[in-house]
Amino acid sequence: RPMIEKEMALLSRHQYAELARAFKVSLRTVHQTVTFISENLNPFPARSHWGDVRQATETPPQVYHRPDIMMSYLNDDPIKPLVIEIIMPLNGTLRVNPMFRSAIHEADQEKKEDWKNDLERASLFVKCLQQRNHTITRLMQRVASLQRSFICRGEKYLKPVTRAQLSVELGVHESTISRAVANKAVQLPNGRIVPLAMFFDRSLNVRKVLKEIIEKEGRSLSDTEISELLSKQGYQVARRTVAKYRAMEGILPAHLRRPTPGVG
DNA sequence: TTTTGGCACGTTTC
DNA sequence: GAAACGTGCCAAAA
Repeated sequence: RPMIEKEMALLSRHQYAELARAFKVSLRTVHQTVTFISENLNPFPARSHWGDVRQATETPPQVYHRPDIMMSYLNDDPIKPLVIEIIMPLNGTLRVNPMFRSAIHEADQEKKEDWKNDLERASLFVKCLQQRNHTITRLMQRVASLQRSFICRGEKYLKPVTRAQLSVELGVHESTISRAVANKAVQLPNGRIVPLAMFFDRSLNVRKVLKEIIEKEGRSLSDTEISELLSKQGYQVARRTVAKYRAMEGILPAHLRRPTPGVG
């Protein structure tokens, strides 16, 4: 596809007529090419510009490292109970070596003070760590309970929950939740590994329904029509917002969505 | 004329 | 205080 090498600028501005002229091909060919690009290559992540695609071959996204938390069904049984496991860098219980305690008594007077001091700091450190784990555990239990249907039945059922909301429920400061949620990944029972932040996505459920509508559409629907269909299903979103969600999902505008048959 | 995307503003969330 | 989000307005494309 030498087409891509050049005229990237035109492509990113959607000036397809220009493109067609530049390459002396039909408009339809251009559209097919564009469709091909959007479906087989991987333009998405950016919100508004799907400009610099260049090499869609590199795929750093979706692939997530080791999860920090694992969720699974008890006994792999898809019925109710949901097990949460917090994965820690070092496993096992951390505590202050009790030998130190006894050692203090045998030390001479001068060192006794220092050691006592150190011991206190060590204990405090361990305590903080325990509390942190406790917070994360409580957080995850609440999340699992709130979002059970999302975990079991898919993105469509994600409830929009904010960090602030959880912070009052758990009685901790807002920033505590923010930090706990940031940069962590969760493995779902299906094996999918997703960022913990996904549980707090405000619009993921609507975007999922939007995708379903577009997949099932008989003819290409305009954003306005999609907006109306969403309303009927109980999701009230402005037409402008539909357009933004489309862009987020890397879905092309209506007029170049339909013609898909093989592109040579 | 209809459909879509850019900009920017008010609000919510971080 | 800063960033993200939803939306209205208007102009560019088709």
